[in-house]
Amino acid sequence: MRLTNAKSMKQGIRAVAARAGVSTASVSRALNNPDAVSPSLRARIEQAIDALGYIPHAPARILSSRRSRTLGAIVPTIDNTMFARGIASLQQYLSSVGYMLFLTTSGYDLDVELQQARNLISRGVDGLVLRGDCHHEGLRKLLADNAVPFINVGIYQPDRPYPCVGTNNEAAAHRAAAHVIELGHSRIGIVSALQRNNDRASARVAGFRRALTENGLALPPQWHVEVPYTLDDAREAARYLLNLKDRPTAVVCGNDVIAYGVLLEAERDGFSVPRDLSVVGFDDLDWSRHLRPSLTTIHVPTGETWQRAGEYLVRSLAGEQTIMHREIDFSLVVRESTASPAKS
Amino acid sequence: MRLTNAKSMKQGIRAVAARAGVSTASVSRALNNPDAVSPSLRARIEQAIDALGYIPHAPARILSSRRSRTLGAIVPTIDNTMFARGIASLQQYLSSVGYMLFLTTSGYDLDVELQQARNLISRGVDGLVLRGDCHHEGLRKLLADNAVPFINVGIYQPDRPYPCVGTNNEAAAHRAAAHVIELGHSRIGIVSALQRNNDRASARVAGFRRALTENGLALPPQWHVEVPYTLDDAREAARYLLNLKDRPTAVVCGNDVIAYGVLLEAERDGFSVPRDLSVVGFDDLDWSRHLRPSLTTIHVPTGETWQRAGEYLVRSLAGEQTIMHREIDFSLVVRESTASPAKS
DNA sequence: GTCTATTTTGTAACCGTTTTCAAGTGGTGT
DNA sequence: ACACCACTTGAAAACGGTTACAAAATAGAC
Repeated sequence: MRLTNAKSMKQGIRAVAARAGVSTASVSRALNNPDAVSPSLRARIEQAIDALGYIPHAPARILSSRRSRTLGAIVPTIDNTMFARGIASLQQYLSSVGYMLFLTTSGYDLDVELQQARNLISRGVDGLVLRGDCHHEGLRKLLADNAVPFINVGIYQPDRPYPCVGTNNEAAAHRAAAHVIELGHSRIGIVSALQRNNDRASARVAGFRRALTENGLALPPQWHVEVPYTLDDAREAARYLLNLKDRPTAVVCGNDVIAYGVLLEAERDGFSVPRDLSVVGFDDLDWSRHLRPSLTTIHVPTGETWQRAGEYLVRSLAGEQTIMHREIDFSLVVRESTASPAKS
Repeated sequence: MRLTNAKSMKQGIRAVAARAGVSTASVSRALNNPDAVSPSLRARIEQAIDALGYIPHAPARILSSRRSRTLGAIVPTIDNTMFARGIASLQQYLSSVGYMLFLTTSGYDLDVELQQARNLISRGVDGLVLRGDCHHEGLRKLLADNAVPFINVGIYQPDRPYPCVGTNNEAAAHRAAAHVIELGHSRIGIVSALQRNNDRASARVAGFRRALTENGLALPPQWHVEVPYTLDDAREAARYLLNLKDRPTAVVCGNDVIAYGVLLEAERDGFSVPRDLSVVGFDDLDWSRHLRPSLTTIHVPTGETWQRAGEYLVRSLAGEQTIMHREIDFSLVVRESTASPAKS
């Protein structure tokens, strides 16, 4: 039943060519590189195109041209304001330059991440946006074997041989801890995200610790607790911390959501923030300024970060020279949740 | 330079076939329908596949088979907990049945939505998940012309000829308003999302109004205000409402984010919730139970809704018979933000 | 007006799969 | 033995574009 009537195909570039009375090559050119075809032809072709309601078939195009104008992104979860914002920015930027985004999630599982990468590569993505630099061993090999450009986003590691764009989490965390130290606190607890397979979380913890050490402050083991990424877990951690006979007067948190949990639980247990407890977050989500008390936190320009990641890939795909390691500035935003400790 | 050495291609199904000493047809079969090939061959092929690290080329596969095992979804924005949750569920379900998801955003703009649909169809998606039933005129034609199955999610309209899955927003909103009426309120304000191009928002407003009307309550024009989807806008609306000389004792909101804004602003202005003002939300986001006072709201099983949408498409693509209109139950969750009005 | 350099256009091979169709293989019932 | 079947396998034609290459047309220079 596959009679290739050569000129009649119901649709497709050949139908357009037939209707416009030109060759398929010209139609293709009119589509991909309009300047390469004379205005008269172009007009005829364009007219044929929308007379037929022709929609180019991307897979065929990809197959033939070996390039998809599509990037892939793998994030731990989309269900997280941080990532949602980042992805939104990235997507917006990409669509402004004619690219598309294939988004997948790994659920913080490196094996799944690898699997998704394979999936995306199979899909023909031109490049990959990854979160952090903590990946499965096979992932680097996969990327190298298939010559897929990629970038690690959300971290800044100028010493590593991989492209990245993001804030220096260690330094930012250091700044956060320094803030409460400057306020006079010496009993400082840490509630961080799970560090396993999460270089961002670990970098932040490292920054917190360095600030403490530099100032000669001790961190009793029970003052550092790690929690998964939910409000409930953070609240539970806070409850534990606040019920210690010997409790901290300030808590620095691995991210804003954790800080919200600490804040909520502290108030629920009758502690007043910042009078009885200072709390510092990290990320500066929308909620942080609305909350009462509003949250002192590290502002991270998530949107910019992800957009830059897109820019990097798009530009290097275009053959332009680009900087491999880009640092995004953070800033400390002081709000109501921190104050000097009550004199004991 | 294109010498097709017929057997040697660096990679691709032909390389696998050559290495395993079989035809490309067999490799293809081993991949798509393992039972159709003898165990011995299958073993040889599989061994060749991972010896070569072969990754099938999806675009070629799509081109040839005219089916992509990929669905497209167009949401107004990803930067919104509701959609993020829905998408996450949908994606998880799809990946569990071997499908992928192409996600795009329209920014509440029908033209952009149409454009994105064209984009997705060009990409070869097998089906489309849309939000609501308020679309560009050309979209229906586009879908029909290209025979692309789709489903409208987040609404329930059994009377329309299009597949949909979601809660009955009108009924749910009615329930929400009925709740405050039952509590004894008679001065009830509405803060809704923008109704333009948003059938979900309008249905909710309709439900609120019906409840008021049925109970003989008036809705002075200044008691109904529409706001965009941000906390700041919601707070501003609340400020306006609370500063009226003649203000409502209860406010029903178009969604939880709006309710948060009202809650925050009310407290900031010295009103106590629920003593001075009752507030009802809609959606039951995570925050609603953590907030103080916690928010009375309509619980909507977002994850289930989107998963069902995926199920519908996957099943109808598989040729199975499926119900076109599926209603998802909502429930009223009564928390701390509502109470009987203070006796005047 | 001729000749060359440049720009437009067309022809057809190719991108990496799937799938139709026919051919080969081995087992069964008679 | 023979015909008949069910099951595996392979050869080759699509799928719908892009693009290398060649041919044709146009422009510019003398």
